[in-house]
Amino acid sequence: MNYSDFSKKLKKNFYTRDVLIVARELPGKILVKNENGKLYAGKIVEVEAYDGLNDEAAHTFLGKTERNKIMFEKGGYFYVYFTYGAHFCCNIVVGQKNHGAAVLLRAVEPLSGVEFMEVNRLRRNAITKKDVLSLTNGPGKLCQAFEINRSHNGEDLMGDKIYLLNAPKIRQENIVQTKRIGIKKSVDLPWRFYIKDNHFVSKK
DNA sequence: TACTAGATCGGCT
DNA sequence: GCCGATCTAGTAG
Repeated sequence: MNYSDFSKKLKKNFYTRDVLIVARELPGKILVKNENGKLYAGKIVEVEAYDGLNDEAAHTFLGKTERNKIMFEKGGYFYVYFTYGAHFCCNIVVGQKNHGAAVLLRAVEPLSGVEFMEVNRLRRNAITKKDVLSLTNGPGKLCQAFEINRSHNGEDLMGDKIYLLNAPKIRQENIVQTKRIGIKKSVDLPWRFYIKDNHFVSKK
């Protein structure tokens, strides 16, 4: 697969739809980052939807701030934030302008640039099967593996540094929908989606 | 395998 | 001043 084939890049109209529609379709798509001569690619296997309108857990629930302002743009941007004094998490901004919604990328399956991911995550080569599985199976982990940090906040996914490639749609019966992980507000919303039986999903 | 606590700092009240 | 869309190491079983 050619991860620089821009003809397969997801277009603006993929991102500007309702957050739950986009979140359900994101698993299976390919996340690509190409910067400083390093190409990273991974299949998205787990995501969570955050919608500022009715979702207390969303960063945009209380309105626009310096940190979350990119989430109020029209869909198709990258939103990266820093949390717990240690980790970055990355999101795909979706929906219409001023809505304030995004989809958190929680896990990917490594496809290209694995040798860089091993160094970024483990400071050495992956030895065991468990080493490989722990490279990108969590939101903080995948950002560390892909070298994603605050400098990538606001990146335009229509550009050539960070973008998503289309891939065959996952059959609906192979998408699992559950409650979200690691939050204390709006805990009952079933807005987490992952690929059934994929080994790189963060939990269950 | 399962649970717990500590790290660590920026965003927001 | 509080706390988080997390991760890891440690302990107990």
